[in-house]
Amino acid sequence: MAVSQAEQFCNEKGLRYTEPRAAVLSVIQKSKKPIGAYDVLAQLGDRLDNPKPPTIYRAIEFWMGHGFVHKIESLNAFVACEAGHAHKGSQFIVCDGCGAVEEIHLCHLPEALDKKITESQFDMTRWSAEIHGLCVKCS
Amino acid sequence: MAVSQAEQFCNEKGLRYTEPRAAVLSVIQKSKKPIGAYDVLAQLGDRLDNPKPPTIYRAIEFWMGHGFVHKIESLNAFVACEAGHAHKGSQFIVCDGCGAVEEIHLCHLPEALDKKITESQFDMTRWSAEIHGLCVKCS
DNA sequence: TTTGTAATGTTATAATATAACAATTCTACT
DNA sequence: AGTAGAATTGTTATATTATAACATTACAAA
Ligand SMILES: [Zn+2]
Ligand SMILES: [Zn+2]
Ligand SMILES: [Zn+2]
Ligand SMILES: [Zn+2]
Repeated sequence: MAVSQAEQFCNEKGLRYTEPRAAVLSVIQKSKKPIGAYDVLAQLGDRLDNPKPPTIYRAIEFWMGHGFVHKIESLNAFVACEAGHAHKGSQFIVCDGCGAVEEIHLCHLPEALDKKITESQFDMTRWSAEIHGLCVKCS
Repeated sequence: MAVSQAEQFCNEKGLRYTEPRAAVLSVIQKSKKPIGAYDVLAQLGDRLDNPKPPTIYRAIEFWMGHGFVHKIESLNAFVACEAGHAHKGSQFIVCDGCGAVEEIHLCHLPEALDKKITESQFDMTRWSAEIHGLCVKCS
């Protein structure tokens, strides 16, 4: 198997692509839906030897910091980024019927929000939007 | 003391403005910052007799359902709505320095997001945006 | 090698949230 | 008033999510 985009990223940045990190990212990437930390843990049984929560949370934090994983706060669950580039924050459409999520990954804050930020002289580091409802299949 | 807006709302809608609900809302409204459920619990000691988590969570759910309280998902904390009317979802600017939050309560989804929703034929029920960074005082 | 740093392992516990069922309170109707 | 039904609350227990603290190991640079 070829070197993954994430592994290449680590090589280029001088970051360590370790087994726990690789395994955790792999599980999240393979999940078709947002996956909770403890479900990641459960699916790592084969690949790591009796992993514990801190192992998972550390790896998730690492990948989130580098834009490969996002947290969907309203679900306490994680997804692999679908965009090909790092971006500030995350935006998702979440179906409350089937659990499917679609990443929107807007590169810019919408004008209505940007206006408020500017008015407040707020120094934004990240932003997230989570849109809930029913997808076309579920409604 | 006059009848609060929330109490009046309940009277008009035929909903029960009970002591646990009143007390929980009061604590959240008085908090200057987002407050966690267990902090609400701690501050209820005087007014209710040895309240337990379900009491708090039920009251919070009630008020969230009627638009008087919002949850800030990225903080696992709750705030009283600052808008004078019910609205779909919530939007906040959150300072990671001092913890201050400002409610934006846009009535309409920004165009960039609305476009995606329409394209996906998604039936939206609510949306939230949480913008993190440093406020003008903290930066 | 040694030496410092980053990463991981391990144990324990903190923090957040809900399930399940019993008891109570309220409302509407006789 | 009495009573049935529904809503709300009380209570116990437990589920779920996340982190603190410290020991150990792996790595990279000198
Ligand atoms: Zn992304
Ligand atoms: Zn769906
Ligand atoms: Zn509001
Ligand atoms: Zn601030």
